[in-house]
Amino acid sequence: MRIATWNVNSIRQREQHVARWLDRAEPDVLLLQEIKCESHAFPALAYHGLGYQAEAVGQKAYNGVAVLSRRPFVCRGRSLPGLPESDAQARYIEIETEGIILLGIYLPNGNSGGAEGYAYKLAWMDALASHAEALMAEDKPLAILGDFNVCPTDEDLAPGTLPKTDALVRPESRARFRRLIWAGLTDAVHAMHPHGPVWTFWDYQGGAWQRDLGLRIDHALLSPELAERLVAADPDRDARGEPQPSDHVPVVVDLA
DNA sequence: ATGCCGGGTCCTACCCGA
Repeated sequence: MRIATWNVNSIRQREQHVARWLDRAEPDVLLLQEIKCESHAFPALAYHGLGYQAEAVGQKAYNGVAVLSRRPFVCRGRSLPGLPESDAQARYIEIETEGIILLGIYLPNGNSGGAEGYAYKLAWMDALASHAEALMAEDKPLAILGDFNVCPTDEDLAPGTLPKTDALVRPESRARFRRLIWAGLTDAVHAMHPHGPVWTFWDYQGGAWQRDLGLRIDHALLSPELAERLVAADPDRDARGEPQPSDHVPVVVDLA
């Protein structure tokens, strides 16, 4: 079984990139982030011919997540439990397929909006960890994939790319990422590439791609049963070299 | 420490991303 995650930075700009990638990589499930459109505007029909059904959780202009799956699935949730009712940001989708619960997340960046913006990121991570712990207690196979907007350690960013104060590397962000690991989840890419470096994002600016100055912020976390089945976990760097690419590449996880 | 790039939108200057 092949599961993947990809922050596409606008599905309208990347509709054909995704179609080509599905055709090439043949994932069973692809979780998308930053579709940047409302749910009804997601181009589901463009992927039906390739055998994929879509479910989108969108909003105008910002954020937005979606699922493309060629296996039957049910949508279990369209917002992260534990956040205030007033929170309307489209950052979460939860499905079940083949007995596996899959969470697709677009975690807040945390650098905009000052102290309030960073507090929102941490609250979001607290709610995610609480929900993950509850799901783990049910003993069902669980995977959390998406753009976490966290470099878990200093090995997960090219030297000099971010200041120490950046929300992606601050201790509070990293502590909350570790809470997910302590809950029993395995960081799939790290498990397969413990000595790195491995990047999933390169900034559009400053020739970051050409200089290979990237970050590892897109992750796949697996519950123990799925971690036992892990055979490969890799970013698809080829996607970053295409014309008009997203600044993120797909992260692909293969399970036996 | 940043917004040079690249997306978005009350269409055009400004917000947001990492």
